[in-house]
Amino acid sequence: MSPEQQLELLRAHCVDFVSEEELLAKLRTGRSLRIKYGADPSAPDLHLGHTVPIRRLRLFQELGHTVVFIIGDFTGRIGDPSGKSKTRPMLTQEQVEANARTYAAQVGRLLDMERCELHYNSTWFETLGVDGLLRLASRYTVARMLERDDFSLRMDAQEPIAVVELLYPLIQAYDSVAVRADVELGGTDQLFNFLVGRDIMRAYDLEPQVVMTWPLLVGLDGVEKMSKSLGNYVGITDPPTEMFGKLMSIPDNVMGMYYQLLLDWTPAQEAQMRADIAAGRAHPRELKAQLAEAVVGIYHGAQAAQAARAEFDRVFAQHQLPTDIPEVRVPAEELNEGGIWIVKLMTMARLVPSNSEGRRQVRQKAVTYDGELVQDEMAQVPVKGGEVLQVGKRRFCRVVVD
RNA sequence: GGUGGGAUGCCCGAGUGGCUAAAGGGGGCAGACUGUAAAUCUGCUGGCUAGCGCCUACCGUGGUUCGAAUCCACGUCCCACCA
Repeated sequence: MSPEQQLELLRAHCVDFVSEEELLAKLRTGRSLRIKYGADPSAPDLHLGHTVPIRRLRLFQELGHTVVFIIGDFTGRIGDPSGKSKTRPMLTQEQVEANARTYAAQVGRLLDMERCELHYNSTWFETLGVDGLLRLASRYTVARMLERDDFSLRMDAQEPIAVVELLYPLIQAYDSVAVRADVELGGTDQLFNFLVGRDIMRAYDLEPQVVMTWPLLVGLDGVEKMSKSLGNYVGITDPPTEMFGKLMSIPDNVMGMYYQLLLDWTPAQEAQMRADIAAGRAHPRELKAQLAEAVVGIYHGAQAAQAARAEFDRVFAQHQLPTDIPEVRVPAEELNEGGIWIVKLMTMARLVPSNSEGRRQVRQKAVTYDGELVQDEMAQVPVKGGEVLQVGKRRFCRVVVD
């Protein structure tokens, strides 16, 4: 494929691109480019937000380039700033290693590991030494570092900034030096760090990397970026039904973004969809279900995706019981004349965290037992085995006598 | 190094001696409604308890007081300005 054609494919949905000309020049050399992606091992589980740049990596691979996947184990050990502008705890060696393994395994679902170099940045930082680090730090100024949005906001908000956090972009930049990156890509929140990478590479007499960023996928709440700590995420290892349900809960107005970033729809397709909805030619619910089915299909296969959709309809549209219900085992000695306190049953099944919460749920008419609404928080319910206990719309379990 | 400000429930934030399990907002949960776990409206939102009630809680440790999130002392941490 010609360099121009490659460029055209690669820049889809790209936000920051420094610069197209430089990438084109690199592509024209005809060699396999080294595409750097840095991963933070403090949160090992990948969610759909991560997959946006990772899918771009995959595209680079398909065009014959090499992914250089760096696990920031060294960085993880010294702690680092998170998107929420809070200092993360430093991780132990063991935690970092365990997380790194998880990461590598999950990435394997999306990338061609044959065309992927996996590196741990401790490899080069352990030998760099204090003098090497100081030399690195001497090539950048505090004023420029504080230009970063995250830092200036925190200064204004009177929040603490640890000195290591100022070092963090430098360390990430040095990764680019160590692996001789041609391109670094990631979310738009990384733009500053990537640009520091360019400066540092120049300082080490290397050709600066090309920088590309993509939008951060918004989370299930439709407002904040998708993140595990905000609890608004869809993990790529989530079971199909859970994935489907979570995707069905996104607000209508972010569907377009999901279609574009997760399924590579063009802006034109997305605009068409909006027009169809506005004109009443298409139903948002149906489009969302298609989105959910397609995304689940990527990670679990088409068959599982179909099943997840059917299950969702059964439970939420037709209000029937899900096919798989967890069981709660009730030891026979807990029974009092063949019955048990409803609240106790709920806590045993771990459908609620405390008795108080259980009582609250009963008062709120959220609890049904064997199909009947439980009205009295002190109710004793008969247990023969096989009854279904339901709390709210989504929490079920089947009672089994042990 | 000096001066001043601050630390409250999951988060933000009000509260300056009893009426405070502690306003308000966010988040979460539930109910109604619906096109879904969307949107909207309403309610609930520390634990134990049949119930009276009890326990735990406002950075930490002591103290003052009949009584302290609120006052005092010391400590820890954070911020700002000055140097």
